Amino acid sequence: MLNRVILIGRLTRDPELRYTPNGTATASFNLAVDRPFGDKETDFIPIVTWRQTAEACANYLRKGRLAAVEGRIQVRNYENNEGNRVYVTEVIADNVRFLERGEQQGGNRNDSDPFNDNGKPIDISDDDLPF
Amino acid sequence: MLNRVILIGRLTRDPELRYTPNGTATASFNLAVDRPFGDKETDFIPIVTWRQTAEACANYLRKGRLAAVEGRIQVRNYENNEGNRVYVTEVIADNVRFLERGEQQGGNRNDSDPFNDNGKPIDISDDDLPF
Amino acid sequence: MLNRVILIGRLTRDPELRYTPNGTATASFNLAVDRPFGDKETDFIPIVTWRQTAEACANYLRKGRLAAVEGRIQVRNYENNEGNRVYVTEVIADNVRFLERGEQQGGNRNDSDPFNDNGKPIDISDDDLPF
Amino acid sequence: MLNRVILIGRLTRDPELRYTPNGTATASFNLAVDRPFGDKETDFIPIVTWRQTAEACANYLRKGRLAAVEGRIQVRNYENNEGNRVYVTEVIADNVRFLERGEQQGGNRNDSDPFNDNGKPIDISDDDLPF
DNA sequence: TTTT
DNA sequence: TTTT
Repeated sequence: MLNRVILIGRLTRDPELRYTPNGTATASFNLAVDRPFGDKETDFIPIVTWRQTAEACANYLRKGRLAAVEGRIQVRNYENNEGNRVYVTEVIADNVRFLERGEQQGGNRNDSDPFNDNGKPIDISDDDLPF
Repeated sequence: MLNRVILIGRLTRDPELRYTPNGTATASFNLAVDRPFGDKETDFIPIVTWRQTAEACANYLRKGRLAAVEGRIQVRNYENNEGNRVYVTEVIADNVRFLERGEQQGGNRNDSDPFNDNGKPIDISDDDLPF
Repeated sequence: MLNRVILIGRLTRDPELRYTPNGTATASFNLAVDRPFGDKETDFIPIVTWRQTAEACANYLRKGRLAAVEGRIQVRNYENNEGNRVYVTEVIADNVRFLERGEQQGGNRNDSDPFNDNGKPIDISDDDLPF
Repeated sequence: MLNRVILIGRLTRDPELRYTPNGTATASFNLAVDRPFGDKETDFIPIVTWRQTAEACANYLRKGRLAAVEGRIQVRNYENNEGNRVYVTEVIADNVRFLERGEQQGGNRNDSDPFNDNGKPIDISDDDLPF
């Protein structure tokens, strides 16, 4: 009935950008969020974004960068190869804030952008998408 | 760095109250949270509470009851019997609001309380607790 | 950059529904939110909603009813008649949840609806709206 | 009953640190939070913190610095000199995250710290405190 | 000006 | 009275 999440943390990898067959962009990444204690523990929380937000994340976020994410918790489940039910919990983000600038270390930003190498859009089947 | 969740939904079962060997109370339940669309889908989100909050949940919450939960997302993982890593995502609640009164339908409340039958505290090992 | 508020409380009066000259609906009400202490204090927080949310609030919310409100804090200011600057803080709600049903006490609901008497839409000037 | 606010924005000035007669620290500052539209508008939201959080804010936050604030909305009111009731809305923060490092531009940080000049603790009366 |  |  109401489902709201706000997280601030750092990306554990570059965002992974994909497209559904009908051309909808989606980006996924994990956010490392330190627990508010002295115990140095961290939660790694999977984030999924769609459309313009997905493309902005792919363009402006990189591994290690600090970001704020606003969204809702979504739980889906499926049966794996061993016949066990597996539960997947993700935060579907509708608002992502980039809290750190890119390095801007001279030269053409796109040339030094590691995303050019491994960030090529991958077509995925709609069947993979439980939304 | 910041990790905040607010949910409103209904309990899918009575809360399960347990105690660690050193006497700390913990209560667990699932919250059914309808998605904000016309598609009639629902997320079932596991909630864990501790101490006074746990005992208050065991006393005042029942299956079907509406509650508001405030807390943080926690992700833990372990290796299962088949040697696969299993991820468990829960909301650790530090604040729970009871949004509906108990029925109060005359007679002794405890007599008509289903929790009397199955809500007996169960001792659990600290080893089971990843906190 | 990020501005999110979630409140649960009770309406101190029926919502006030108005329309801008170009026909946009807006509803306003105060939410009484008890502080989380034993001191019995309460914050009275002004809520403003727009469009379909405004009309739904006018239709389904009444004085005393429990509601959850999601939105953002907005601060506007103007100069009053004495030449002092006055600051007005409101929560602009984009999501309102009705946590209690109407009484449904037999008979035609609309006939027993106090809103029929005092809830008539009032035309207001766009100049009054600082949004 | 539930009252939660999360903000990300920039300080419009250095925090103002004060102490109550019994020695409790409190820090106040305004947070400039841009609205999520193209209209370039900004809300200036007053923040109040207490105790260790207050002292940490005084030590680590400065004008222009980006911060995340978690807390609750509080509305107090008093009668001013003209006999009008004045409403003051503030966010009482229980959690503040510093999202930008200090400059660290060589030399002793405290020497270049403008707070040394104007940040001296000021004693205030408990009567001024409506908490 | 305030709600249960 | 406002920040980048």
